[in-house]
Amino acid sequence: MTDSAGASAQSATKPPGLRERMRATVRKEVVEVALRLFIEQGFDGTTVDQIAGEVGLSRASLFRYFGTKEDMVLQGLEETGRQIAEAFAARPDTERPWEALRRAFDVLTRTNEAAPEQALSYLRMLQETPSLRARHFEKQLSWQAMLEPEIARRLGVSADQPEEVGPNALSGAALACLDAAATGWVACEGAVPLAVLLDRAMGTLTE
Amino acid sequence: MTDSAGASAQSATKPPGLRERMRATVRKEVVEVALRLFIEQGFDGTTVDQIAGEVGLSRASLFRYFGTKEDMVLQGLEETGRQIAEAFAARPDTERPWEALRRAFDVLTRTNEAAPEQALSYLRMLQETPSLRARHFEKQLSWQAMLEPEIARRLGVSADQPEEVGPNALSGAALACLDAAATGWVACEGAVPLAVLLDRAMGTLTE
DNA sequence: GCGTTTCTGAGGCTCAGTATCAGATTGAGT
DNA sequence: ACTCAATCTGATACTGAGCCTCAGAAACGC
Repeated sequence: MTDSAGASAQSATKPPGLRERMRATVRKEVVEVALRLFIEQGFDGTTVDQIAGEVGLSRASLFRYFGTKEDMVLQGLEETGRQIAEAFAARPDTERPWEALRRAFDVLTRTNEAAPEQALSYLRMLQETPSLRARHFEKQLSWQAMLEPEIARRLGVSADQPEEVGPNALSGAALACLDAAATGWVACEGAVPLAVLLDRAMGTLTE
Repeated sequence: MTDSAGASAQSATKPPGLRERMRATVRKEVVEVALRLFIEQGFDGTTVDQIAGEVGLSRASLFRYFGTKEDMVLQGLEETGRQIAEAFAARPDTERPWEALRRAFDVLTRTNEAAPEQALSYLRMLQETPSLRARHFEKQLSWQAMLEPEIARRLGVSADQPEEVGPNALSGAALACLDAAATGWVACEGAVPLAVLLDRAMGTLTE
């Protein structure tokens, strides 16, 4: 910290907060440790104290970073949701919403096919652990909320209108297809590419 | 069984067990009490001890009837799922799967429109309580499992085949539409009939 | 009736999650 | 450089859900 004067230029360009970086670093390490332990010993077989001890943090502080145990491996999904929503909004207006959604999901297929074995063990843990699966659906609900405004725009209906169920239905159905594809992908151990399964799943709805 | 000879008809029709009826009665009362307390004080504001005390049961015994606190108001959904699956299987083969699913859901629209205010407060509680909402999705997953065999049959594909994502996608999408309709129904306080919202939701997918 | 099985209540236990409090660290103002 | 306010941390204690064990009481089969 004594070199803060000499590196003021550096610290000014990058870090709006010096403290913030420490937080980000800790967060990242917690996710790493938690992910490893969960896969090794199972989610329920791992206690929060164990994670805290391994990271070198008190349990109380750990809960200041992550509100729940599940969030330690699920919070990253919110960023993923944002990416999907962004990719969706970037699709041309000439595409039908369903097609645009399919293309937006390529954000996921690319990521998962990039590191298949890692993605498979992660998804397997998600599907095999009831509490994680439940929270996972919660996250997908937030994905729906992120997608709906753009869907409503493309459908030409106003959002925030209770009886306009179209955007909600469309986003929910698309995510259901995504889940179906992910389930199939895990079930066949990644033998069939995720993108193909997603094509089949979403294709079933349009026939 | 000693009277099986004389009253075999009676014992076979009504009481397979005398003890069983007590269990069913207790279960029913627990559901009643839990539902009332949850709506009055909120789900998180009600403790299991409180329910146990009001029913006149120990906490341990209560957990022998219901595995979790959520199950006390969610277990009934499994029976509902069976009814939907049954109604779905009863639809003529001439109907497309999507249409047949829509008709099967009328089991729900009828039930909910029969006692709207009760259904509304129940659904509102379900949507406003994170832990209940999460478990609710779990139940819907079991609905999917119940629907998939018949969907697979109608689609002419074999179930239990990992890469056959069609049935899973179709059932998931349909249930997503059901959720969208239910959400909208609660949001507009039941102003628009549930069946209408469901028509709109599922119609969005077929265009 | 009598043995067997099942159910019950009581008590203790683990673990997730929350609240409080005192001490340490950082960042801003001067 | 010094100080003050805000934030972060660890320690501790607490609530509540869920699990397990054990001894007694009920119901079932004979």
